[in-house]
Parts: sequence; C-alpha cells; structure tokens
Amino acid sequence: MAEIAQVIVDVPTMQTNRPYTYQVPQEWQYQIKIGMRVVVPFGNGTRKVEGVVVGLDETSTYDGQLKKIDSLMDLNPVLNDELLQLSQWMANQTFAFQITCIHTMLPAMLKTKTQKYLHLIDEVDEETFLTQFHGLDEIEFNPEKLTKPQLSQLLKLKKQEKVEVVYRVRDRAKPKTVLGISPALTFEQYEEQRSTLNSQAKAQNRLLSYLQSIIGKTIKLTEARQNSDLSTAVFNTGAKKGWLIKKKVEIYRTPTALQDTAIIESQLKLNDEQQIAVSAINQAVDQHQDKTFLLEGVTGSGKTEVYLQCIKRAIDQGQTAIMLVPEISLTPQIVARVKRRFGSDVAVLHSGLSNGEKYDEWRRIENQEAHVVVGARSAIFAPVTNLGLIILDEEHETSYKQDETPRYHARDVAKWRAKYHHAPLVLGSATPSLESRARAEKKVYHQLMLTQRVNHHPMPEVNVVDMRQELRKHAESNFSTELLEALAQRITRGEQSILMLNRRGYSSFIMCRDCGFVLQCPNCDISLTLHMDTHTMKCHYCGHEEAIPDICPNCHSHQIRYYGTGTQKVEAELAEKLPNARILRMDVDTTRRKGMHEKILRQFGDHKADILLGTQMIAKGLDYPNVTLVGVLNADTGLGLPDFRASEHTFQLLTQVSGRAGRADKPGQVIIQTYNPDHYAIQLARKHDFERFFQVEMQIRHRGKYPPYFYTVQITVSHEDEAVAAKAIFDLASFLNNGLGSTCIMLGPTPRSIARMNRRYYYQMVIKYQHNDRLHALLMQVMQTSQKLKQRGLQISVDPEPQYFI
DNA sequence: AGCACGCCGACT
DNA sequence: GTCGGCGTGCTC
Repeated sequence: MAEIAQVIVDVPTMQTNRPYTYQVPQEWQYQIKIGMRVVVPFGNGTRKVEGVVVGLDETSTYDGQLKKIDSLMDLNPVLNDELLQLSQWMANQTFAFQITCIHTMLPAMLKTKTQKYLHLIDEVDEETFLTQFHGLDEIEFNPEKLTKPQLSQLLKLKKQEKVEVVYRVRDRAKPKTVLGISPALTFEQYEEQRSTLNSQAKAQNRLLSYLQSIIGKTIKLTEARQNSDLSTAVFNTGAKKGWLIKKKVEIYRTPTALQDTAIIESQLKLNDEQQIAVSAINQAVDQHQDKTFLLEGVTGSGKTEVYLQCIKRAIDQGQTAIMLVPEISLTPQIVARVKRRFGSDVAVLHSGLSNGEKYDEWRRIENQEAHVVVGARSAIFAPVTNLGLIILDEEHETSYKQDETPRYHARDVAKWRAKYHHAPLVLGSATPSLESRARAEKKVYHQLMLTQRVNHHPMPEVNVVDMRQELRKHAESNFSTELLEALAQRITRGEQSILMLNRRGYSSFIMCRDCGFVLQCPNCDISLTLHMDTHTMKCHYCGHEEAIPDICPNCHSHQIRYYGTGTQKVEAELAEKLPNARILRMDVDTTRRKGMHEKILRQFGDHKADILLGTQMIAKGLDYPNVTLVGVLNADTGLGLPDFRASEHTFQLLTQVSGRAGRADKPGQVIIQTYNPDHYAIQLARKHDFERFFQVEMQIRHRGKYPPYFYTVQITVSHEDEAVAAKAIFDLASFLNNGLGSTCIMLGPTPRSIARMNRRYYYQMVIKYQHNDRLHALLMQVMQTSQKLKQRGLQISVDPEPQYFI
C-alpha cells in the first residue's frame, strides 16, 4: 500500500525538475505503481498536468498541504525501474530535464496533451451564449485563437464565476481494435439451439458447431470467417439470436511490409576471423560481462553475420537483444534479413512507421512478444527486460547523437544499459570514430578485426582524379573525362554505376554575375537555395520561401544565375553527355514521399536504370551485385569546413561509398573527383587504410588538443537582439573562466557561422577539457540561472560532445 | 509552462 | 478612480 507518491510533473523547467509529493487517494493505493503516468493538480489555479510516479512512500517529509493525485493514466507502468534510473542519469548527463528525457524514451503516442475547456455554470446573456459558446455549455478554451475583446469578455465571465476553466489531460494512446466474436452459450445450450433449427438452415448449423469449438475464446471476426468459411451475415444472425457476443479485440498495427515472417534462414558459415569475433562476444554473453567490443571490419567482411549469430546466442539463453542501425541504412534489406533469422521475434522501430505502429511495436516489446529489437537511435530505449546483448552498427555515424534536447548519444546510453544488465556491447564499423578506436588502443574496448572480405573479393581499385587539371583540359563540367568513359563502358557492358554528389538541393544559391549579389533569407544569415521542383527560393533553416528573381534586386541586371551543383543539374548534364543512359535520381526531393526511398532502390535493384545518382544517402548499406563503378563527383565538400572532424567525415564517407562497388564476382572500380587530390583523408581512403588514417588523424588531434584527447562541451546563446546575445555569452564566459581555472581551454565566444537564424542571433563557445571536477556543477548552475534569463527572451543550450562545430 | 500577484499608464 | 499591460516568482 502506498499513500504518498513522488511525481515528476510534465513542466519542463529547471525549477520543477524534481519530484513533487502527492497524496494517493484511497481507491488507488493498491493499484498505483512506480513508472505509471498520473494526472495531478499543479499550481495555484485548477491547472492539471501529467506526471510520472517515481517513488512511493507511506509517509511524507514535505511540511505543507499535500494535493491529491487526480487519476491514474495507466493500468501498468510504462517505465520500469531501469528506465527511470536511466532517465535520471541522462538528464544529468545532457543538462536536460528529466521529464523531457522520459518523453524521448516513450513512444510519441504516450505523450499527452492538456486541453483547457470553459464550462458554463451560470446563466449568461443570450448573445454571448450563441456567439461565444455556439449554444453549448462547454467550449474549448484556447486564448491564442481568440480575439482580444472575446478573450476579455470570457475572462470577465470567469471572474463573475459564471464559467469555470476545466483541464483535461488527453491520452492519445489507444490500442487499435477490430471486431471480434465470443461464444455466449454453453456446449449444451448450443445443442438445444441446434434442435430448434430448420434442417434448411445449414449455415446456422455450421455456425453452432463452430461456436462450440471456440467456447471460452474471443476470435477476430476476419479470422472466424476464414476458419469457419461462414459469411459475416451468418455471424450477424448468430449475434441477433444471442449465440455470440461481438467484442472489440486489441490488435497490433503490424506494418504490412514486415509481415513476411515465414522463412527462417539458417546461419551462414563463418571464416576464421568471424569465428574469433563470435566466440569472444558469445563468451561475454554467456558470462554476462559488460564488456565493450569494437568490431572493426572492412565493407563486405560480414559484420552483420557476426551480429546475428551473437544475437541468436543471447536469445537461446532466454535473453533479449537490441541492434541499433543508422536510420538511413535501416533498409528493407537489413530488416528482412533479421526477420528471416528471427521471424516474429523481431520488433522494428524506425521513422517510417506511424505513431500508432511505433506504439504497437513498443507494446510487443513491453509484452515480451519480441525479444530482438532493431531500430534507429531511439530504439536504445526499447523496454526490454533481461537484456543480453547490444549491437551498435556503424558506430561512427553522427546520427546516433540527437541534435535537440536531450542531446544524448545512443552509444553512451547503450553503455549505460549494457552495464546495468551486465551485457556486452558491440560497436561495429569499417571506419570507427576516433574516440572508439582510441579506446580500443588503450584496451578499454576489446578490439576485434575482420580484415578479409567474405568472398575474398579484392577491395575495389580507387582512382583519384584531379579536377584542377580537368578544368584546364575542357570546359567546366561536373564530369572528368575518365569518369565519363568509365560510365559509358559500364552501360555497354550492361553493368550499373552509382554516382554520389556530396550535397543536397538543385544548386546552392543564386548570384548576380554583374554585382555579386546573393539572395539571402530575411530571417537568417544564409543564402537561399534554389528549388526547381517548386520553382522557389527556400531557406533550409527556417523554411522561408520566395519567388526566383529574374532581375537582380541590387543592380537590376538580368545576369542573375544559380551557382553550384545539385543532383538535378548533374542529372541534366549526364543526360546530355550520355544520352542512352537510364538514370535514377535519389535525393531529399525525390524521396520526400513515404516509400519512395524503397521504390527507387527496388527499381535500381531490378536493373531498371544504369546509373543511380544521389547524395550522401546512397553511400550507406546498399548492396547491388551488378554495381561495378562508384563515382564521387566532389569529394572535397566538407573538407574546407571549419570543423576538426571534417577529415574524419570525408574519410568515412569515401570509404563507405567505395564499399558499394564490386561486391560480387565482378571487380569494382571507384573514381573520386576532387580539387584536393593530395589530402591525406582522400589518399588514405584511396588505399583503404583506416589504420594509417587513424594514426595521422590522432597526431593532428593531439596537436590541436581535440577529441579524443580532450572532451568538449559547446554552449550556445541566442537572442533577438544581437547585443543582448553577445553580452550574455561574454558574461557566461567570464563566469566559467573564474570558476574553472586554467585546466580548461576555452574557444570563443564567437558568433556562430550562421549567426542569425529565425530572426535570432547566435553566439557560441566551446570548452575543451581533460579532467575537471567543477565543470559539470558549473554548467548545471548555468542551466539554473538561464531559467531567469529565458523570460527575457534569452535561450541558452549546453551540448556535451557536439558533433558539429560550425 | 502557465498562472497569480503586483505595480504602472490610458480609458469608461 | 479601474482595466489591463507585462515583469516576477512559484508550483507538492
């Protein structure tokens, strides 16, 4: 029995980021459990908010009048003890509110909406009743939507106590139901009914037999119709006669594409290196060790098979496993492969699912109907119990870090959960992050190497083309002679090619060739991007849209043109240079619609096109045996960025895209076009030499005092008034400087490279440190004080280990 | 966040 | 005088 509950309320502020004590009403004292959502009154008025129970007691230490919990929202807890502890750790780690962390851990469907209503409790004049209340005694109360006079009139009524404000916390989590039937009589009663039947009523007779066979069960109507071969009409008659009861049956919204679960594929044979890896991981699974493995394997070395066999080991021992995959490579191929291995024991969580489908997959995990979870970043919060293994594929991917609050890194959460469950964690990649690779060097992680490609195919030959030379040879073009010839050759041979353009959109910006004017966003300090599909100029940051100018707004010249290259422009040039090539284009524009991504890939897989042209999204996880050529049109984009990870990202991208060539019995070729042919990231990617790249890059990081030698934290401040933002960040810098002493290195403060966004000015600073016991507390203090400043329109955010520094 | 309280300008 | 503007502070 629990009379007192500790509740974290859904009010995301620093001051309310702690449990509040509530009295549990008599009727709930036995039902209430830690981890349930509740509705509680909060504040002076009659306001009601959602809360999560984080503790239960018999007595309270709070000396004040306790309020009562309004109602319970769940029959069973939505968070177990582990996940509650995790939310607390995460809040502390990422400088976020615990309630925000809790909400990111739960499916969106469990996020409630509070709605205010105005309820009439006294007579009002006829006109108000009709115009404001539309003749009803209750209306939704949304002050935003009302005009000033309307609002003041309603507030006046409230003061006169003629209306009251009612709060409703609405839960959207509704399991989907279908119609089901359930027998209403006993076996003997059905026999009795049978005797009253006309001998002509064959269908009804069969219905009686069928009902007798399912006594005590509830069957979905669709299923019952199939099993009995009777029509809905017959069941309706049965219902009328009182033979059966119609009921709602809860079902899961299983995405249709994933329903094929029939074939269970057997395990593949492992080579020696794979065997060593599997044995090492399995041993840790068997012994419940929270070891972290770094599985470093070149593309095509069979990492996935290692994952699957280790997952099987955990499952066979009655445990569960989570496998994280970057969203972009969560392709139907990967999902199908896991499904073929584990059948319906797999739950898949990815962004393609609707909220309802995600909620249902989540419930299948919660109900322990699925023991293997495959998904993108947030799948790390899957409510599995008895976790035996966590896999993080492509562990270097930046998408594992959430770029909004809570700014957690799935890798860190995985480590936490692995430790909690005494389960091993496997980080897999062909090009590990320097952080992880350095830890393997220091024996913090266990390094496992896969150097052989499964089918002994050689790594593709990589040619680097110097575009500066090309530019001198012929007119400006996106294609070098070498690449064009190679493409033409594949077409005659009936082979396929992949072309990657390292950027998005049609072309980056519009510029006047006479005066140099560049069309910019009125809200942000950024040039507008030309979108040929909508024939507009768009801002990629705030979404601002305007018409394409045909005369320069500055000098009225007609020489205003687009600059730069986009996939559409490349596609046009390619069509001109290789008129008989069939080209498929894949970028944000062609894949915006749901399912288009898969459709394009399927078309390419069916050899409906010779060339797949796309942006970064084609670099990952695609595996087509007929692709023998991969071209990178512009390898440099990104190298020039003022970000210490620029080389790392370029190396990773080039390695990854190279891996797409020549996986089958045909040797592959890669052509990289660049203006920086001698850059070490490009040269070492050409040689497939990650280890050397690691050594070189580590020296640079050491010299520059960057991760993994130093930890980093970024602090960003923004305000509508540039001077206010600037003053705030300099105040902050001196505050931190005083508190930290000389063990930290401070970069900045500086304006952010896109200094203005959505009419706000941004300033940032980065702190680099190795050990500092005061920094965390100081930053917490910053978050506390930022609360007050927030009311003056100032926003402060703290981002531990930021992924991008620009 | 959202609500109440509280202290200043411009209206019935 | 009062209504209503928004700055400040608190929520078990």
